[in-house]
Amino acid sequence: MIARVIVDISTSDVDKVFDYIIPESLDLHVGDRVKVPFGRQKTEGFIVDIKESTDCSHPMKEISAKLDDFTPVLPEMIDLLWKMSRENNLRLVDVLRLFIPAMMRGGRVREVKRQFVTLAEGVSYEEAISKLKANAVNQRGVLSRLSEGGEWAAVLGEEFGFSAVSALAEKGLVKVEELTKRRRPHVGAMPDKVVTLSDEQQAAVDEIMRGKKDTNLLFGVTGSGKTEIYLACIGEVISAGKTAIMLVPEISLTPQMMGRFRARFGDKVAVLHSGLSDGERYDEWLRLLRGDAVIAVGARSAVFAPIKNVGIIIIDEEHDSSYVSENNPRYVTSEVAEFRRAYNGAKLVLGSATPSLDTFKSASEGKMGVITLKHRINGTKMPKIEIVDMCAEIRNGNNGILSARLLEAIGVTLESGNQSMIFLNRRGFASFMICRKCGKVMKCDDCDVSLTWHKQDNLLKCHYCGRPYIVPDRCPDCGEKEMRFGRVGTERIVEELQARFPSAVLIRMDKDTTRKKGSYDEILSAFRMGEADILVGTQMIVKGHDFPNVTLVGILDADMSLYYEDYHSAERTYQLVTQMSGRAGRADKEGIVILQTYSPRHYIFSFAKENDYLGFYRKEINIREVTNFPPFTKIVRVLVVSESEERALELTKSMLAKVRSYQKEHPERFVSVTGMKSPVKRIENKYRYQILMRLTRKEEQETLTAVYDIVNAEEKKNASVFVEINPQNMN
DNA sequence: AGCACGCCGACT
DNA sequence: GTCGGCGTGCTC
Repeated sequence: MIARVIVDISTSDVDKVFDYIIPESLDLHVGDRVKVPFGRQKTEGFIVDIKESTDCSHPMKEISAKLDDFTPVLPEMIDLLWKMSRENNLRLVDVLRLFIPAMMRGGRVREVKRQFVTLAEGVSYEEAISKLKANAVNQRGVLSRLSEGGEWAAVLGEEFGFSAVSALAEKGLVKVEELTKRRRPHVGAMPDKVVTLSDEQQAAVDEIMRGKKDTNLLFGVTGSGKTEIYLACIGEVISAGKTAIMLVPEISLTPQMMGRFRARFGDKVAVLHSGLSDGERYDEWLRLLRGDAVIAVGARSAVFAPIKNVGIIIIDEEHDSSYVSENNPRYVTSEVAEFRRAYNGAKLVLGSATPSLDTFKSASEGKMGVITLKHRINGTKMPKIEIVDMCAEIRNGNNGILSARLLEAIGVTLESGNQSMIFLNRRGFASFMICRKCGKVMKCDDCDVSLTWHKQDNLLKCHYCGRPYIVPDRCPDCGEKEMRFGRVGTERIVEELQARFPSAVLIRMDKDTTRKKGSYDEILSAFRMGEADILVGTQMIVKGHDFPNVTLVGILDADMSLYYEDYHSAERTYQLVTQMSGRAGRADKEGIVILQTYSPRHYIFSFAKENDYLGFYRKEINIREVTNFPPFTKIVRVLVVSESEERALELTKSMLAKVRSYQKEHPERFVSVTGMKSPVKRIENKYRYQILMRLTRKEEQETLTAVYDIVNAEEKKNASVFVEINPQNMN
């Protein structure tokens, strides 16, 4: 028999299938990892197919060994492999590597052997105790612990001292053996609240499990009890003998979600996320593969969980950008989820209070069902959102970052003994230019996106068409001289607040203060425990935490992301404001959100204020349609990077010509193709050129494949080329 | 990724 | 004369 093998070397010239002879002595299956001779070395590889004969003219070698005592890649995942490599233009190995834990590669798997202590055979507790001296307190302690069953030597040593354990071992009273220890990420299980689902929740569960559509958007505000619905659906699925995948944006941020799952499903749950050590991740993964755990909870990579017979896949906070992997291998979690749903005949649930436009559009076209949750579960009111016009603030002589209204509200909150969260929005690192008086933002005449200031050549440039503009010395609308490129730090806010409220305790949370592992959780739990009055932070304070005593949320520079040179801006800002607002207020305390902006009349804020997602959606989707942006088009960016400018230019030109000639053949598939117009930028001493195109949704996969073919065919010496779909940033 | 083959500069 | 630089090519 012949095995078709993909070798575990990530280079494009080796990224193909190689044929090997399966020796009689080996029992091999599709999906097994093997050791194979390759050139003059040996490499690891994956069997992706087994067949009778080969059309390979090359003399074949034999597979040398089987690497694991299980089959790590399921048949389903082999199908997914072909699809992903084709549609996303990924290397086969790179896709396969997504399917298995990093630890398995390179023969690094080793089970951790730990010493496990029990009472020696035939020795009873009483008997052992009687042989000890009266003052051997620690040894007595050890024995009393062992009378309840065995314990890890490390645990006993910690509590009673290692000498006590070894002394007992020497006397032959206890037995020490080497056992493999399962690394289990410790997650504090919360007591499982026995909850009766509300009528609305029960109806949602029924619709998901037994409704007309296999895919549903679960559309409900923060606090509408989505987690209970997830738990109930998963409960049904596993009692039917199937498995489940629960995806959350970043699980290390949502220990309470994990706690709920552990409480409800105990050992049947496995966690997979970036916060785990390699060993922990491997163990959890293996529990799933072996069927010891049937529910995979985790961040986006958990969508590849090695489980058969998937009954339901849930993507919570579906709109979150972490579901689209930015760097290679690039994939879209929901596309993978849809593949697995179809393969298994499973259910797919997308949950969000602020669905992505893409998802909501599909839903309104009937491609998936929509289940709307109208009520917050414990009757909590939505917080009151106040919009503060920062331009007026300047006109009134306040040049600071904090408005008078916000300062007043912070004061009131402090007095009442509640907590405040101040969120500094600095997404959109690249600075846009804004008039401090009238709020005018410099925009591109052709593209209706805000311009980005380029420090090196002091120009404003459009990141979509590349058109440069001279930096105006005064506002073109009102003539004000004070224009600014926005950017403030959390430090400065903390300083200002501390000066203003000397007795208040402040915590700052941003990249600088969370560099250490674990500091993230430390800060948040300290704040939750009430150890500080005010939490000032960036992006990272937004996501899914319950802070019972927060009644005030301040959002500074809410328009920072609004004018980021990106068509996503409005969508992102709406999601952000809504999510941040969800942090304020509880059942008994009404929350206030104070939102500072230079463009108070932007449509986004009125919709956010009224919590009117639908209104926002209608407005925004309309804009996307008339401006030809996603989801009506697909933006494809071909980025060429090279140390030599000539080389980058040459490559770009060559590919551009080919794309253009393809465009001539299929004009209906393109909205636009703009090449090399984009500004020449140098990053890390490398020149960057790009081809930007917008594809209509007609035959888009075919067009995309054609673009990939053009890129792949190109000789790429001394340069690298990246293809990005709907890129999140365009640096 | 490795590892060999291959064709031009400074060394005992 | 040889040792060795790393450019390019191949691996079932």
